[in-house]
Amino acid sequence: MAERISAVKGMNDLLPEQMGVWHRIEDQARGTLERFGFGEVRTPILEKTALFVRGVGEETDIVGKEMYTFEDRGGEAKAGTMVSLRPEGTAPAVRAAIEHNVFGQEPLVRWYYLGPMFRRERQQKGRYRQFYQVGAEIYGASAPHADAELIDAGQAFLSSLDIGEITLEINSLGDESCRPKYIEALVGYLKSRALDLCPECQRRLQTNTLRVLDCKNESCKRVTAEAPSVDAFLCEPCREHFATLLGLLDGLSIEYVVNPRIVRGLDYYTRTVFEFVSHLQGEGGLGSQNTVCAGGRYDRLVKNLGGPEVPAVGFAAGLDRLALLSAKNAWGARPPELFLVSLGEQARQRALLLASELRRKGAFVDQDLRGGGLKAQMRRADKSGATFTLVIGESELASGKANLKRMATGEQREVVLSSLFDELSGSRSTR
RNA sequence: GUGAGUGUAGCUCAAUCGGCAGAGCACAGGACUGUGGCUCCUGGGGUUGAGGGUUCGAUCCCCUUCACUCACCCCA
Repeated sequence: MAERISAVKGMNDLLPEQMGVWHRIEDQARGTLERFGFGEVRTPILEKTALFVRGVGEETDIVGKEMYTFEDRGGEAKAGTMVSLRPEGTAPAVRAAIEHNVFGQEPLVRWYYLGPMFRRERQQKGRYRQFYQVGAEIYGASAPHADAELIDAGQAFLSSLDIGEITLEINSLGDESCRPKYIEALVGYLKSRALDLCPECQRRLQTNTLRVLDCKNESCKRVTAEAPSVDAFLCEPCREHFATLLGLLDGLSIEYVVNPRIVRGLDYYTRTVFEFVSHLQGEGGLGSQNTVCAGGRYDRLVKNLGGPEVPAVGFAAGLDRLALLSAKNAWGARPPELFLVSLGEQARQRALLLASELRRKGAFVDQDLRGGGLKAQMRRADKSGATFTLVIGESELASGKANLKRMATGEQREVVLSSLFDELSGSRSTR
């Protein structure tokens, strides 16, 4: 046997028996988002690296060390451009909107995307190098009503999935006028307690101060528990935006927990940030990668990427994690209506023809293409979950009639082969 | 990138102190001439992840390596 070639590390195959769950999730995502007025955008999986460096932030882990980046082939002597497999969907969507001058034509735009993303991290439960996200974004509305509607859409999508309890945590990071002051105060405080911080956080103190708030180290948690909180530093417009948003969520009966420790990994967030988290553990749960959907407001991103000044809010949901939570739901493939069993070469050809005709009319028909004995084919029919089975042999070929057997009860009834489709649809409607 | 755990049949797992590699499920066939499920019988299936070492002898002990899983980290 030739040497086997395995899949690339961290990249998983999704086999047909899992797709029932995936299709269900994708259908719910599309259905929910389209009811909320979002239209789908599909962008390339490959983008110029510069898009993510500028859009997501050069200092972020995602861009700094997790992208699949390589040089596209240039011409003979010319060097190619650096390109990357997309690690997230927002920057490409914004790029596309700018490129097609969407903001020039529509003051308010609602887009969603769904597809694979790539990050070269060490894999773990719910974290893979190729993973799938569905994201929704509202461009053009700075009012907290946009944040509220977006969160409502996310909540509606998640609650359509039967994945156990999901809690919404929310926070405001402020904007360019107040966040710097907060960070300054935070750095000041953390420096005074630096000795109690883990080595990792002592380093973060300089590079990415907000992340210290996110640390799970017990000692760090004690320190940050008494740290100055963002809400004390929010400027008046930011404070009002946040307060109004919380009020709107109350009005929508969406439960939330204000969590001042929420920090997002992408640089572009301003004001609102939120996470939907699952606390299911163990079998059927998520382990430590338990954020199932997260997002926030990014009012400067469009401008940073060369577009007009357009405010935006968005979220992204991790489909792999939702699939993990849904795995217990047996959303299997649909069984066939009819399974054809044939005996002998003549009958086999007739069955092939019959199956083709019925399928073209819209029936779901299966058969055992390997042929074989009656018993084997019947077993196959049983296993397929088919509602009916029909055996075609010499006598049926001669008479043009056959017994249609209902598998659940074992009862049989003689039908004329030429009217088989009507027989099937008749019993379909009376079912 | 760091750490820990696990690798035995398609799947889930056994194998005593280092002593002939097994079971259940699944698959195939039969008991039952052209009617599935239940029961019983039979059968095919293995480089014990790979490579090396210790030993008369290694699934078992040691080293290396690879893969997977979980956690750190990071994030959806």
